[in-house]
Amino acid sequence: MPTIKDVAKKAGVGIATVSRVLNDSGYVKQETREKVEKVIREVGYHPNELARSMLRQKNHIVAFVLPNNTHLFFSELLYELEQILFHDDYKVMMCNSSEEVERELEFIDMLKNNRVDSLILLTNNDIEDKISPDLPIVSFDRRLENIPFVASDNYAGGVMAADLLYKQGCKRYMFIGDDAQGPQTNIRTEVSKRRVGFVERLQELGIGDVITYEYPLGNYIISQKVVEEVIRDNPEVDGIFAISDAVAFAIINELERIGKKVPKDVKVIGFDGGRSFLNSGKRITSIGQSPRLIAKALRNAIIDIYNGEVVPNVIVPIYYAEGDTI
Amino acid sequence: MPTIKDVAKKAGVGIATVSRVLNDSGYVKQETREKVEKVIREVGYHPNELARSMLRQKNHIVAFVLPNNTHLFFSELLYELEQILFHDDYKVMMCNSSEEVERELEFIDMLKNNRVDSLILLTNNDIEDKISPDLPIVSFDRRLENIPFVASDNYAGGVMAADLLYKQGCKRYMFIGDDAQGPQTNIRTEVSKRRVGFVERLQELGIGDVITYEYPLGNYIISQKVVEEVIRDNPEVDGIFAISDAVAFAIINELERIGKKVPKDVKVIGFDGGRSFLNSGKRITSIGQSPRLIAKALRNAIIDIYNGEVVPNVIVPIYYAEGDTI
DNA sequence: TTGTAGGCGTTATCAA
DNA sequence: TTGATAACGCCTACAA
Repeated sequence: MPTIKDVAKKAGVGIATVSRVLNDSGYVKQETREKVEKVIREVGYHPNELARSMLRQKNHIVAFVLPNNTHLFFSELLYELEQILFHDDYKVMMCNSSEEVERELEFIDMLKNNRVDSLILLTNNDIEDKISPDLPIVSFDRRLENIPFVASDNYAGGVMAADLLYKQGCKRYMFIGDDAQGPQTNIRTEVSKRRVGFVERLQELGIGDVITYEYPLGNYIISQKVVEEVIRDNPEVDGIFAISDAVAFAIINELERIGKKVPKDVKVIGFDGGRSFLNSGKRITSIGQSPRLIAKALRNAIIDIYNGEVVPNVIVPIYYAEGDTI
Repeated sequence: MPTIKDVAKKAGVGIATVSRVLNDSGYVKQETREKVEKVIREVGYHPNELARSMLRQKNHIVAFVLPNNTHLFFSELLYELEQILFHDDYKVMMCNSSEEVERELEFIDMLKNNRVDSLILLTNNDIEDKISPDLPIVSFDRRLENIPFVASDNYAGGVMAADLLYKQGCKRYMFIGDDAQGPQTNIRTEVSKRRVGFVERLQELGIGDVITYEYPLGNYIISQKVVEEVIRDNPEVDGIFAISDAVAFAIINELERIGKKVPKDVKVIGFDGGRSFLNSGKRITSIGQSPRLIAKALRNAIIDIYNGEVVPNVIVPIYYAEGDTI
């Protein structure tokens, strides 16, 4: 690989001149510039970003630490994040933690040893005391002491779900979701506010006995067995709010398998926005959260951190995603 | 951030000694070692990987260029790849090309300017002349001149699908899939061998008139409209091989919507392995390809390239994924 | 308008 | 067993 020195020598100029041409900085005589550019093309020179990173002590890489990129919504968020950061010349390093604390800490170490410039953290573990506020970290869907964070308005989502089902005249309500708690913690996550908003709103509406079914977190997939059980054990329920579209999808399938009609007999609302091929059959009525808006907010936080500015927390609005299941 | 110099000064030794402690290289007196380690802990020193990368001219990052990480199978492959490369201390940089040549070329440039060590390329575009064989690239699902590649045994998959449907006594066969061609090319991809294997095997079995329906590639999602059309226009078909589980899923939904029973009236086979929540209802019978085995093969290729060894092409076996749709 | 030299934080070589 | 010192490739004063 040719270096800037090779180019300088071959063009008969100093390396500073080549550098100036490369970066369009300082004065360079037009004639000199052309000569240098010609040599650059001839020898196939590419500036070595490793050296540049060394000098700047930045490599323009953002690590995105998440439990599992195959989860439908995370997958979309990852996509949007990569697209948006691309325009800022940031690259995304994907880091699956599998919800393990040790993995998360390993990735946080990458900050300390400069393997990445900053980090977007999506965790349900109790690692608050492992991260200091001076680290360039943005948290998604989780409040961490002194760390800026971005989240959807999960509480409002729960409220909206309650209102929608109530308006349809449901009598018996149920919430189904994982408890969104990592294995090593009992902290309250932002996501749990979906349930809280749902329950509190129904309470306001005079409905106090909402069934909440919370199964343990694990890869964000609900097992068929759990679904069958919860549906069987609660035959009187006619209004269900599921923590994600994937769960809603499983619920709807099970309901129809045992002969209940959706939405006639039971109405179901999911969460995430009812996108994707899940909807090639019946479209799931859903509380939508926008991966693009969230990605934008995260991107802004990253840029703010980079520029040493104060980074505000952001709550991203949710929206009503129309479907066929209420 | 403290540097190796700070540690050396504070410990009253030379930087070379600190380096030796850090890397466990050369002789260091036990006493000295402990002194240095103590200082390292005290000042919270972390070796700067930017400097190390600069020196080694390697950063242990692999770029994975793919059309869209939200595609179900790609998503799984990405996951496995990241997990497996983690153990080799490689990090994965995710790069969505959206099937655009310019994007792909930008990512290839990252190799040339040392932003990444090597690249896993998943493309359907005609970029053969843009990449030279000396670049550390591995291709997935696509043969490129002089570039090592990994792919599932798509042809065998097509054959297996044909055999399975034939054994079930189907009379009228159809293949449905995108044509797996990028917008800017008319090359034959590996994926298209699914169709070829299917058709050729049926021919061997004496069935010459297989209907093949190929819709244009685009985000790997088949539109509801296309599904309705193709099902409506081919009412006599009773054996369908779909290019992916997602497509099979859409097909099955549509069939049942118009009152046809699967598998009684029509038998459907998908491709990818019938994993994921797609199967929370009826499990799709499918030709499976293993993201883990593929990830392993890609990983081996990356390591071989790194060590300057000859990198063999690898065809990964497919398998029969039992389900309820044939 | 241009070139020389110093430094970014490591590791490796070589002498002590 | 240890410590100076020279790379790695680039950018940026500073001097010319």
